[in-house]
Amino acid sequence: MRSAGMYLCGLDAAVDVIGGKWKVLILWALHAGPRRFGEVKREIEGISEKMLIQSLRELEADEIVHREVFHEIPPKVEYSLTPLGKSLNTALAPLGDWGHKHMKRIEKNRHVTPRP
Amino acid sequence: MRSAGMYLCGLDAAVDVIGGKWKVLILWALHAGPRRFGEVKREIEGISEKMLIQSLRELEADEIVHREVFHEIPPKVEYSLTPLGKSLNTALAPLGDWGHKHMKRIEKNRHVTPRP
DNA sequence: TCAGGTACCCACTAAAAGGTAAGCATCAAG
DNA sequence: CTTGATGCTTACCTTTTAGTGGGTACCTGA
Repeated sequence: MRSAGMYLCGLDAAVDVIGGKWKVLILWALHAGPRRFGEVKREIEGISEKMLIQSLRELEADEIVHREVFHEIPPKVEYSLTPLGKSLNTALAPLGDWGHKHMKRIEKNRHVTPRP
Repeated sequence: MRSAGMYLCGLDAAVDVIGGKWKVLILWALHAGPRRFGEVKREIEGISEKMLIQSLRELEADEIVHREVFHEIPPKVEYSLTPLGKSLNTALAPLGDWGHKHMKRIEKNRHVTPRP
């Protein structure tokens, strides 16, 4: 996050919202509809509970994600995209396509080794 | 950068390429055509030479930016977008628009104070 | 001779981001 | 009466990223 100072352009602001290791994956997971905390966790391989809750809270503060608590036992909390979140996902679609198309090349350039 | 492991989706890969504090600003600066090192530096308020060269090198490794050296005195080096870089910029356009449209809201939610 | 511009490189440090592992309150099932 | 599931929270530590301040080699103009 840019600590103090206005954004230099819209892209700058957008990357500040979706930046970090997990946020786009969370957006992707919520794309198809509301999900519970545990569901999102299981969908995103490798994320820790700490990072998940932290990212969700930041996205909530940015009005991208809506959090709804159901007072039940066992506890149930649902996360979903707000209208702003949906518009963000739409704006991200071309970037997702680009990444998908060039993923192999990116991985090669980074010498990324495949998962064991 | 994702250290070891395949990307989980295209967005993931794309954010890995444009992530960090400065890269989208550099892409933006190169949008209108080739720029010299010093020109880019002057266009991006607040960037240090270290971060600029580091980001440029990474973008070059990702085949987003092309680096051309002119053997002159004083030295001259031009940076420009490769075709891949241009396609990335195109894919980023909707995100830039989104950010531009919601910049005020994002800043407010972050309590970002204006530059002095 | 001396500052200024060019495009960097290097070492060190500070700050941010991320990972690990534990604990909590509640109830149900075994 | 222990285990598991739920959705967190907290403390601590490591890794990654970014910033600072110096140096280089070359030529130009004052």
